[in-house]
Amino acid sequence: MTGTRVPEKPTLDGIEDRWAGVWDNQGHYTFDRTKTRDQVFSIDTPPPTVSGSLHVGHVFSYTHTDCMARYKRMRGFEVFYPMGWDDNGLPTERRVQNFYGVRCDPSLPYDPDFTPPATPDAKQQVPISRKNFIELCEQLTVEDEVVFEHLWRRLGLSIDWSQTYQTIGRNSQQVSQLAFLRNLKRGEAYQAEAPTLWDVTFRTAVAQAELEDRERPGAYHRIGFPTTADPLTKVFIETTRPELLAACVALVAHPDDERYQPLFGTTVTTPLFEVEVPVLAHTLADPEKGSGIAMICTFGDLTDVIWWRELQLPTRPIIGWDGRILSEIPEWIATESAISQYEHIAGATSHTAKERIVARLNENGDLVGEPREITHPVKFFEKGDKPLEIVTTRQWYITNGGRDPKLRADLVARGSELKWHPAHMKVRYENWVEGLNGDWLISRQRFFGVPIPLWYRLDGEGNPIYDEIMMPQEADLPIDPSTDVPAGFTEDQRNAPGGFMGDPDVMDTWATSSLTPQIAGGWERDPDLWARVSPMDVRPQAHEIIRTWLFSTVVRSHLEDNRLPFLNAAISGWILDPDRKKMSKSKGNVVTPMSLLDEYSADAVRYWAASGRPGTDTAFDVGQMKIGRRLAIKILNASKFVLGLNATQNDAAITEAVDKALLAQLAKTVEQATNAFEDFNYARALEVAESFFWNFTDDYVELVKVRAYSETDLAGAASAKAALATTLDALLKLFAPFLPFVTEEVWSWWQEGTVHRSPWPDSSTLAALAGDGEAAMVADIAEALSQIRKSKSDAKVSMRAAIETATIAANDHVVQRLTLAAKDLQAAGSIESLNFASAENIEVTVVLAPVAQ
RNA sequence: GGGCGCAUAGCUCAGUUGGCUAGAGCGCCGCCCUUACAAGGCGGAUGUCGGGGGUUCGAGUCCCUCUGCGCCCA
Repeated sequence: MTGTRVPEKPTLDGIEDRWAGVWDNQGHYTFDRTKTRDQVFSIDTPPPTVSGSLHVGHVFSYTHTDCMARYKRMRGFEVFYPMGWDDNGLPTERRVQNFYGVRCDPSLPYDPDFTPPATPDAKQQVPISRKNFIELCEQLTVEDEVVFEHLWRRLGLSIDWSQTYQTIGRNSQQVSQLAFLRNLKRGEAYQAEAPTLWDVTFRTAVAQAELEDRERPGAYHRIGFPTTADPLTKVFIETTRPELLAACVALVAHPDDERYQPLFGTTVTTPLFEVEVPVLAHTLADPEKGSGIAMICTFGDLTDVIWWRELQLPTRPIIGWDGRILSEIPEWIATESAISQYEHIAGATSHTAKERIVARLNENGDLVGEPREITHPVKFFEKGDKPLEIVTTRQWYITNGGRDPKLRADLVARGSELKWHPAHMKVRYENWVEGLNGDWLISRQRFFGVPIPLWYRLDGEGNPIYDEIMMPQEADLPIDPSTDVPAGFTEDQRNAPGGFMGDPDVMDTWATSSLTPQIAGGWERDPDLWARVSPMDVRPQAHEIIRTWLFSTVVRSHLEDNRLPFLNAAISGWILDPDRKKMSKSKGNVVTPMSLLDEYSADAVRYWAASGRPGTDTAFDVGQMKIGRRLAIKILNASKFVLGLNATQNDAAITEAVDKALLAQLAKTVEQATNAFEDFNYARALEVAESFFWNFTDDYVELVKVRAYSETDLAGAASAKAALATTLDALLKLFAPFLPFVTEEVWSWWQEGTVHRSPWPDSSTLAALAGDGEAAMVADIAEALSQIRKSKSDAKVSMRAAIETATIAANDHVVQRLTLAAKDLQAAGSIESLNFASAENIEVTVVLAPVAQ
């Protein structure tokens, strides 16, 4: 009557596909939406970018979250564990262009019957509407997402696969646009003119992440600025961009620079353009660079933007979106001669303008000496071949406290409400919020993103009146203003005088990603679901995007619901190369996650991941995976042995002191693991479980083997079996969050249902079973056993070799405890006669039995 | 330049509110085919806890300082 189904030769092979299939069929991880908020543990899963491939870093951090999810499920929570795909953004845009041979032209109308070219030609890309383009993006990303899902299932993530979303999907667009409209209605979203990094070839704003520095030749031009007080005295600056002279708004030097201190607070006049500008002090001015005093233009580079902002300087742009000098005479160019100088460069490219300005400066004697050639880093769009300009454009912003001390203080307070794991990560959030000096720019001049859902009235000449915004009805979302028409207008009024135009921009990807709780949780779309899962219990994420993803999510939730979007932030570390450098994408892709799963098993890879403590960078280490694999195999074999002893019932009386001691130790282990998990420290929980497990197999199982087999000491055998069964049951549960496959495999040999919905072990129940058992006895026995083994090892004999007499010396208390285990010790060590003596520390002396020849 | 973190055995890392002789695994060395496991088991050796100073009866742990490394921000 074994009642068990233990295989002859347990193996890890094939268990992943088998159990992943069973879990899916039986819906173990499907969210039960009858559960109320207090019964739910909800996870704001990070949506991975699907345009690349998953690397070991993903496996690492997603495993951490899954361990927590599995733990919470066993604690009786209904876990809401969705999965999103981040397919919104430029990487996807590029893939679609190349894959289908198309390009997006937002001015085109939607063609519902469009089919991409059969033989895509990257050089002859077919222009299509934004809506068509987005449809193709969705088609292509769906294919990537299938591959990702397969990997996640193989890794054993206990995701509810009926809860998925795409950041470019209809639901995400709807949420993103709705949230934006709510921001707008409450006055939290606004448009303003502001400096933006701009690629003149692509005519798009460029994000900081897409910048790269390239070393380019340039030349310092030494130019004299007459002081206002005495026009015969000149201040000499050196600049690589003399063509921006007409955009000069100030000169700047370091506050400690004694050469220029007398000039601070005075004014100078720009050569050629005769504009009076102040001389100011700022620490970013480098006394070593050029003449130590620089001209600030709006805008030559990013430092100009900082100076402009921090010194509150006027905006005098002269470069247009096409990279040419603006044709219209700027209002600050006032004198007749200045106007004629400007007309000389109006409409020219910056290259031509530079030549002309230099020539004029030379003629006027404002240029000193020959330009001094240098090489310096210049910012480029990674895909562009012309240096970036900084142009002033109309953009949309959302308030984030950068310009509002009250909001800023409120957002800092939100950060303090949030429970951070590890706690020190909160400081990064605080530093970021306290250091903000501008609102959140959310508009982007791109195609593949969520459109800004607005139209503008056009005046009689066809120019947009940006103050006359037309919003869609919330019920009509999502909309695309490039193809949809505002209420009261018809399509033929698009871009016509007196008609309307759609906002051509899309939102920053963070403007959508900041709403993942709302997207996944059914905000406004499914209020019943939203009430059951929000605010989310945990946001797992990496530390480098605290300032972006985490912060922006807090902003949106604060503005919309006046609360946190999630209660805990679980911050994961990074995967480093074995040489401690951050693992690069190229290197990460050399070792694909799937090949690791094939080689070491999913449980083994998960073991490695779960060994990395929260927030700590961890080395990529196949050694840990080998250990994980060994642990999984050991669990199979140890379980087989325990079940082979017919130790499947745990209802017998546990009477032996050794057995009670084991359970006391187990109770302690469960308590520690539980506390660690409650603190989101899955790594600690794994460590204590593992440590107990090895002691269990190495010492306890060896110790009670003989007694458990005994057919004479029935009470002793029953006690051992009950302790073994109780311990195996608890161990499988302790390991289940980490090693879901092997624990489920073993569970299936002797239990019904799934281990992953079984209740987490309870330390007080185990402590009650342990009764007066002393946990410390386990260590005493381990020490005694170890010394007995050592004596055999030293004598180079088998562990089965008989010992004639053994004497264990120890202090009285330990001797008392070990006496209770004397019979088991004798059996385990093949000791004929066991004596005890008194000593400070445990010390075993043995006399080996003569070896029979 | 500002902030945060890290530094413990050859390697990867634990070490909770300060408290017994600082631990684990890998690797290394030795032993053992043992009726769960030889893709295994058992045992052994291995430390200036980055340097210096301080607080304390007592410091890997707390404070100061220096050095090196990483990340974020400017």
